[in-house]
Amino acid sequence: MENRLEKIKKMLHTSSYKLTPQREATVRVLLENEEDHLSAEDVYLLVKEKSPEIGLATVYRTLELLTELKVVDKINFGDGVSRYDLRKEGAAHFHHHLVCIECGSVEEIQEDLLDDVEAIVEEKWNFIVKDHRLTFHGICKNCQKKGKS
Amino acid sequence: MENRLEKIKKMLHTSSYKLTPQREATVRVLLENEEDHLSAEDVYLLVKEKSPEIGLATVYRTLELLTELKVVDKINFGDGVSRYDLRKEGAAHFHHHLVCIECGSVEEIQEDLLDDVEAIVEEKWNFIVKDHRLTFHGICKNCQKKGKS
DNA sequence: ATAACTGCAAAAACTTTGCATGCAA
DNA sequence: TTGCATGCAAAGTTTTTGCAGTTAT
Repeated sequence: MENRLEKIKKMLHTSSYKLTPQREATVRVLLENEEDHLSAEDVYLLVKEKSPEIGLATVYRTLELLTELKVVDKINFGDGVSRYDLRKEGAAHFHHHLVCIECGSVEEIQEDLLDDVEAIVEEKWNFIVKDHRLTFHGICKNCQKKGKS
Repeated sequence: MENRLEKIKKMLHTSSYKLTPQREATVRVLLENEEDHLSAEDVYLLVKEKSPEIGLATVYRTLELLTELKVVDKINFGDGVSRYDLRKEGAAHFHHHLVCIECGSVEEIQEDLLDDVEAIVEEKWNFIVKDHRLTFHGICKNCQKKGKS
């Protein structure tokens, strides 16, 4: 955890940005809630619990910065909000998501299932793939059980 | 074209909605610009050219309705706007997109490349896939040429 | 008549910006 | 000191909502 924070700090410095207390608090919230898919507002409220003086604009600016540095990915599941998802360590590509249309839960798939598909796209469409976004919409495990009862 | 309009009209009627002139004008714009990925505002401006009395709210309401009926898919490429994409006839699933990070162009892939991946997701994650969103980010054919020169 | 639909304007929701101030190298 | 970073409030965007009036059945 501290380890990842250090790495992010170095990445910031490399691009001549500083890890200010506000930025650190924001990153910590992201690390502590890695499983969730927090909106800017969510992050703001969580940061505020520990650092009440922080402003929403700073959170937005920090998240933008982290997106630029590819520390997080900005995603959109179709509700009007952007959500921010930490990149896993060493992940070359963005992970996939399973969004349940019943309960709204979001599960992550770390495994990269798209290698074959990307090869096809590169060859057949002459498109150099740099990254991807893949989300499945469907019924999650839990809701399947509920449906049966 | 008229054919597809008729089908959409029937779909509306089936759910006891009417194909009002405003809705028809909106659908026509979508049909005439099938290759593009229009935002609500884009659609509004195009509809306005032929039916100047229409209101933006009506366009939003129509697009929402069409989304509900799965006539169109609402997508978001990361700029702050929702875009609306007509479903191809008979397409079981939403098609894929290739977004160029250089020039911003968007190409469509009609072919469904995810059959294998979906089978894996259903089996390994116990998730019943109903639909998907797949977008590749990378360099398009044209920008590759430009880069070389 | 009645229920659905519309346009307009207002409101809401989300995000960005301007600016005076603060802080660190 | 110089330039980046912050908080606040204001402004900007995009989308939704309330409502009175209209239309089709």
